[in-house]
Amino acid sequence: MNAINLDFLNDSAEKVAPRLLGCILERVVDGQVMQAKIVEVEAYDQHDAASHSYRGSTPRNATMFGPAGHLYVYFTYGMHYCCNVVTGPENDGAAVLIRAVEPLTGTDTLQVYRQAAGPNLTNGPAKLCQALSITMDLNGHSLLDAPLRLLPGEPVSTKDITATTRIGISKQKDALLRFYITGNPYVSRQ
DNA sequence: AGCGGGATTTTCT
DNA sequence: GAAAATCCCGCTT
Repeated sequence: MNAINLDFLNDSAEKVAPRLLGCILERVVDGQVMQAKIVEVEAYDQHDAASHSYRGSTPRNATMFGPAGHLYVYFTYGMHYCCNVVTGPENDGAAVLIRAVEPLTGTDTLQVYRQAAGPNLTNGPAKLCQALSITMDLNGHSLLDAPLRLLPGEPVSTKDITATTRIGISKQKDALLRFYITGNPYVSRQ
């Protein structure tokens, strides 16, 4: 039993987001295994003016309207990729943005794709996609399958989770939909 | 430590 | 035409 049971993703993004903290992303490229713990996330859904899904399904955000447990990858600012875990009932247009991870194994492989050391390797949504070699060809990929899987991790106590406002948006600025593991050095901003 | 510009795609006005 | 779920570099305090 390696694969995680992804049933817990079939709930609203706001509820799923804190539950993803502590879970592990396993990425395999050219036989090299990389594992990283999720330490920071943000929730988005269709009723949120800051969400890509706010104005309905488009070719770009179609994955958000697909089944939970798939990966929504988007390209932004002309040079960066960011990845989300799709949540909620199908057609809900909800997802959780992975904002930061902590490398556990295969750090040398991460550094093949992103030349940086310490927290700077994976402490931002575009940084971790670069380090894990995540691009558009993984858009719509199921996290139950290789080469990118979601695995169970050490449970994170709710008292170690901080809920705060999201980063880099101009609408719905006050919503407390960003969650991180308090004190973790890989969090992009405490 | 903090501000500002550049890179350059998808989407909406 | 402009803004966007970002990051990096160079310049100024």
